[in-house]
Amino acid sequence: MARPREFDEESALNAARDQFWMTGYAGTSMDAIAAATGLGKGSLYGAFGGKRELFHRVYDDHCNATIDSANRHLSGADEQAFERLTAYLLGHATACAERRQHGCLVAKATAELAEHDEVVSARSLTTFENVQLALTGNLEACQRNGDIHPAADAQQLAGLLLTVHRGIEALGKAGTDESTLRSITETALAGLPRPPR
Amino acid sequence: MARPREFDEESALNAARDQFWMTGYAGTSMDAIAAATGLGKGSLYGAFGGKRELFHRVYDDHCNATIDSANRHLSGADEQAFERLTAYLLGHATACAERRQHGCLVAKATAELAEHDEVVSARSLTTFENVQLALTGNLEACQRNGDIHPAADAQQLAGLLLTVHRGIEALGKAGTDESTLRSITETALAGLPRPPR
DNA sequence: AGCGTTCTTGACTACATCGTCCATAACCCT
DNA sequence: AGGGTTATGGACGATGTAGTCAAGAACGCT
Repeated sequence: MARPREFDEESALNAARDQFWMTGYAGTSMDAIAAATGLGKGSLYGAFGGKRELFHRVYDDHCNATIDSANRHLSGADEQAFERLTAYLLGHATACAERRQHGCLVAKATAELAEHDEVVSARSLTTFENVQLALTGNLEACQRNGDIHPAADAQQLAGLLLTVHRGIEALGKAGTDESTLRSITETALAGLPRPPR
Repeated sequence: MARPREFDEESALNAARDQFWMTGYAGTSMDAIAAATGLGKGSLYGAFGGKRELFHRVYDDHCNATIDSANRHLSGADEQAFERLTAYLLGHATACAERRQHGCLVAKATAELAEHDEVVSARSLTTFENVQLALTGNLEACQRNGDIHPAADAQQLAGLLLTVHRGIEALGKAGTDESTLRSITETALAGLPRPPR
């Protein structure tokens, strides 16, 4: 019927995402994306529309991946729930430090665009809400397993942990070193209400 | 001896800062800054150098103002130290929500530029360190006044509160509502170790 | 008042950038 | 095999952008 695509859509989107991730929305030119993906501009515009639409597509995919990752890391048997929580948060602290300022795309895009782009701010908000939900589920599992005080409000605590998570991200971008980020995370975990014994 | 400046340097810098604050570094053109300040481009370049140098100047001033503000809000008599702490953090939560996504310039600049601009990342880091110092001083005052457990590590707790502060900023930019931001802040404050009685 | 010095204004250059368009290529169905 | 249809690549136009420059304006010192 017609000529098929030559390029792989997913890897093109990944290349575009990495470019936006590195140089931001305003700082990334469509020529740079064309170079990064290897596509001609005709193909780029034909397949994805303009710059804004391409970014929205890329951002949507990335937000979903972020939510999936949180769910994957935080869900499982109650017995290891607390262990998964600490691994998730400490892993993030280490990752923030290791990537040395090449932080999270959600944070970067939100900071740059949320103010002006309703689509981005809405997507960021639901991403945070979903990560918080994953944390809430995990904390409830911790409560069932006796690692967290049963009377504590899991949703409140999840909100706090999400906030710490985003704060670690922000500090990491400024260059705070790994041991500091980890010890802040540990302080946050140590502040969680333990069950009476 | 020579013709004096017609414009007020400080208000020009403020106008430039607001422009960068609104549209980011890459998203702000020198023409936009010329329009915002009312200066011709010749004056702009003559007085401040290029775009990057202007931004560094603006950013430096803003970081100092941020540090000063933290010190002003957090220092004072031991008796009201805890009160000042809660006012500082809750005030920030409210401000984040009220400004509706027009967040903090330090966060925005760090997210956009820290990765590529050594000067910005260094300035961001020292800003965070100084705010943490102000928080540490406040927490030590709280300890002297018996509001915080005397054996607690004030610096660790200050690191956590700074992280929460930055996290609230990030969540606020995505559009999280005021009551949520405030209750997260209250949860963080409630998790501070209280003195034995 | 006259002069040297600095400031101001905005036209100008050189290049970057978004998006379009079209000639050509590749494929599928009949 | 041929034709209809869609993809490709890159030239192109219009506008945006960083930074320069020169002609003139405003001041203070003598």
